[in-house]
Amino acid sequence: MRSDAAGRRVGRIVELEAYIGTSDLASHARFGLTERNRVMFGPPGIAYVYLVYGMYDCLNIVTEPAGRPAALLVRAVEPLEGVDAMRAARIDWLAQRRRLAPDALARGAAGLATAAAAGLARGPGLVGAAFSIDRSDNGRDLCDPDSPLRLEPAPGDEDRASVVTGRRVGIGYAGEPWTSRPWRFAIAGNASVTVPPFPRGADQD
DNA sequence: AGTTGGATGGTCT
DNA sequence: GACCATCCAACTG
Repeated sequence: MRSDAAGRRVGRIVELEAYIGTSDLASHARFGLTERNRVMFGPPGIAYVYLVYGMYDCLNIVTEPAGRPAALLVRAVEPLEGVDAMRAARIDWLAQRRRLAPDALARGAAGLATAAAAGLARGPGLVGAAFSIDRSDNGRDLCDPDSPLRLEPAPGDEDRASVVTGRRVGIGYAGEPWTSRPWRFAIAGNASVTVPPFPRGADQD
């Protein structure tokens, strides 16, 4: 959840990808400790936020004790509260783009005004935009109850059987066996899960 | 319904 | 200088 001047935004994480260790050639930790990936080598429960493709800030949750670089990329979130604030944040994100034509902004804003809530944070770049996450959140303690960006216990028990797995996206450069590792996890049938290409029919591949 | 290409700037041999 | 843990519009069939 995120609470700030834009209001209170709450969502349920419905899709994740795991990146584990320096031997995982898909991970940012594959080069060892660098300036960018430093928090991946730190304690768990901390936000690792990076910029991809010059445009999108993506949120990760560090998962292993200090010294073992590992993180979960938050790929999709189901909006629960503060949907209007999420729409506003998505529009704001568009507006921040430097070379975006005014008519493109107007069209984008109009589209978002009527867009289904389920899709507002469907995709790692969109999670960042909808929750106003950027690199200034890097290193934040997501387990601190006072943090403006934080994880909270799920209200109910998640049915383990509803979790499906698949291969990670956008990591072709890593090669095998990393491209085939079923380290992507999602809630089956949830409307906020990215599609395509997940899960493309089966629950493994 | 599937494919292609442009946006955009930080990070790393 | 090449390559991205992406997204969307604009094509093709």
